[in-house]
Amino acid sequence: MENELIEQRKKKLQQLKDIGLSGVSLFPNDFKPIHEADKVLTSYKGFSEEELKNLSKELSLAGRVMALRDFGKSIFFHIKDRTGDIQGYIRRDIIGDENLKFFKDYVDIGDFIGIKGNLFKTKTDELTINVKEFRLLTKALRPLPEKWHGLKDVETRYRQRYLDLISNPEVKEIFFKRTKITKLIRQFFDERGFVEVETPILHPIAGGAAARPFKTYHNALDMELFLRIAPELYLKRLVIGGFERIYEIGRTFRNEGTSTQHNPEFTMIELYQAYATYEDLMDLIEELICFVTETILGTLEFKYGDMQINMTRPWKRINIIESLRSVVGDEFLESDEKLFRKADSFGISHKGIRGKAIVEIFERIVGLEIVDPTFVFGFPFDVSPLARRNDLNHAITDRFELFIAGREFANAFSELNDPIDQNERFIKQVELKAKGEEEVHEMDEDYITALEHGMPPTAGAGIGIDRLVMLLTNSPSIREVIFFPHLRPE
RNA sequence: GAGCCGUUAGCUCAGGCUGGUAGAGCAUCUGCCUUUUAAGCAGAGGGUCGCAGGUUCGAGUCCUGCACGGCUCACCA
Repeated sequence: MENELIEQRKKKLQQLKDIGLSGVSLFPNDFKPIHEADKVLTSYKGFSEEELKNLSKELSLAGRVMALRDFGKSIFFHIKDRTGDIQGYIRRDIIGDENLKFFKDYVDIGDFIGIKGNLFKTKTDELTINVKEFRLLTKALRPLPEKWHGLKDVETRYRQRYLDLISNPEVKEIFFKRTKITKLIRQFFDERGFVEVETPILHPIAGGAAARPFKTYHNALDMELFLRIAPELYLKRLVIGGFERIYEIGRTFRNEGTSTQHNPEFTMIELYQAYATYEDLMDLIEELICFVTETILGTLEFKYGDMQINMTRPWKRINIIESLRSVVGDEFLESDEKLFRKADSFGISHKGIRGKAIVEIFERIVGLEIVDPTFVFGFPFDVSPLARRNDLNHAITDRFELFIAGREFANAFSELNDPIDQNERFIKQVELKAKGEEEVHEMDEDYITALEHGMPPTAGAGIGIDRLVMLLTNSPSIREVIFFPHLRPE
């Protein structure tokens, strides 16, 4: 048996049916609101009582009832539409005895109603609709969370996000900002001649990154498929096809644990620009993120948690090896044994890969301490199988990552466009896999064939959108910027 | 996967250390109230205290296991 509150509301719905407003639906859809709460409030903000009285215009709004204050012969209430909240006022001498009784008997907090009436100002100067007509549009059978404290329980907030959105206005703001951010990113690249494209999410080979994929199956083709772990290799095929400036914003899937910074499906943008180098992309990304930040926040200096972030350009650019030398000395770089011993002391699973040990040590010692945006370059060759080798130093690649607030936000490099080199690097990855290394890049012969047709010199980057949204909305967890984060079933 | 914390009414929370059969505010219901806005006043109903065991005469409280969630760590972006 459901609880009393639901029973009561179901009973009201049944009674409405029994009243038998013949031919009238209990869930009507023919009420068309003409006005919006927020617009009404701003347009008539400065009007005096007298001026409002002289307006002959009748307003028509619809929304969810958020609060009710019953005075016997009159009722105050608030409704919420997509733009905001507005107060309504119902009095017996205007609406009549029967209508007032109907409202009292059948309209509950949480229901949707449509109202028509004129504006007036209350004693406390609140613009209010003096209701002449109202209609019950949708009866809610379950009560809303508490009006004052809102909904706090994190689990309920995520599982029933609609309740979170109804009762916690700041949550809605975060998601409005999220939309705005992706729009700004699109605007930025569109203005620079980039073309937005869509590439497959179902991949026969999960390439473009080293991560465990989700597996799925195509019945008609009788084949195993993977949800993409990166769009990279398809986007580069498009560069080969002549799309010299492209980007894709979309969902990517990695079969790994969740945390405050990881969701199994997340959104990133990948972009590719022919005839550019990774250094050009540093400038571009700097410009992009400053543009987005300034438009969203109106400033380049802001707080994220306890951290004060300053995005003023130019951003710092540091070399991984050099930054480690200056912090821990260069002793550990003398030999593999010393390097691996150092990595072991941090509990790093380097699996005997030099580059991996170096990068992981960097992230723990230097990366975590980075606050203001910093480009980190000099990525070792052996952990960058898709990146172009540096012309002067063959141990590293022309690759960088962007760190802000101790986290990685972007990964970019000059693309490897030598098909023979790429083939050898894939073969090395396959050898690593044979040795038991799980997260390696897969061999993709079709991609090699594409490269053999010639890819212009190109640089590409990937930027985590969720993390950017976290940063710009001061959200401590990725779950706060994803409507429905993954949780275990109840 | 490991450690720590949490789970009590529809919602927000007390109670738990020191065991004696569950409380507040909001919401709901009844009555009064025609400018309130966390409306007010008077009254009422509402709980397998996350689940399963154990200890005990007696468990919301103590113990064990499990589930779900949060945080930290590990892996990753």
